[in-house]
Amino acid sequence: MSTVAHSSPELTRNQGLVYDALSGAKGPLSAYAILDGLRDHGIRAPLQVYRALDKLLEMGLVHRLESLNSFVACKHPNCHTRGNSVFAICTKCERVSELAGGDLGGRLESMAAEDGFDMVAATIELRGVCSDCRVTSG
Amino acid sequence: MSTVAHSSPELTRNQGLVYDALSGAKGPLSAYAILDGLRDHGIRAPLQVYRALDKLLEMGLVHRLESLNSFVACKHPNCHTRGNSVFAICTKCERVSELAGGDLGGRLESMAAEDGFDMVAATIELRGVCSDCRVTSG
DNA sequence: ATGCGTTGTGTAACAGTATAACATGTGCGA
DNA sequence: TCGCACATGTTATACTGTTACACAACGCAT
Repeated sequence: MSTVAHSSPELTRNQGLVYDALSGAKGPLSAYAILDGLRDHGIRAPLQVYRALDKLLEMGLVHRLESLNSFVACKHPNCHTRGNSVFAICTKCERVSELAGGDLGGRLESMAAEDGFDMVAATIELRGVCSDCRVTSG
Repeated sequence: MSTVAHSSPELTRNQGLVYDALSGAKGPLSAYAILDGLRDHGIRAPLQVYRALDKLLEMGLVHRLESLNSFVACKHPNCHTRGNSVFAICTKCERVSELAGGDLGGRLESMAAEDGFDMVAATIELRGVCSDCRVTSG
């Protein structure tokens, strides 16, 4: 975690630290988990983390998992599915995978349009059991 | 708000109060907003609200909006689309409508199954601008 | 009716998540 | 140099949710 490797153009120091923390993590991290992990790097206050996260979210480098109050680095290099990803959250191992949404965004958009709703972004989070855990538990 | 009318079989006192508060509200309410609204009815602590909400969520009478940390009463009498509703959240007027999901749950389930993920519930929350606000502002 | 488990309730304290307000620093163009 | 935009640092506070413990009400088997 000390060898920094920004996979992106021009992140600031704090943004880079936060992004690297998320990239290196096995699963989603809460803002305060990030904070704890970065105390040795000069990050001392929640706001430092939240500000970095805001920018990273804007850039599409990071996604927010609303149902977990936590964050993950986007796997897709230069992801621009901002606000359209589908996350599968395993309730056993807590791991999260980002599914290929396919046409889903479009379908939702037209479904919403039928009700006169002009969709800008979608939060889609599935809960269930991943293949690993299904095997393990029986 | 003082004339109580449980629209459901056998809610306890607190559950009824919380359900009525949500039913009567124009939009989603946070747990603490519910708490504030019910102080005159003997509700004094967050836990009283959260416990009632837990039961109401189980019964499918109430839905949780993850991206707003708040709750709405389900419009469908005896809704059993538990964990499968589609919510459209207007970012201008903050109002929320529950869309008819159609086959969406099934599609998500099979999409997830392709990745070996056994889906149990889905959170789907759209952000955008409702028809009223689009007219008003544009 | 007594005993006992289950469920709902009441209260206080606390843990976790997020933002407001204010001050400082740094780079860059007019 | 001045002023602006942006990133940063710090403190305090607000909002959201849970733990732990105690008590009350009900059903039900004995």
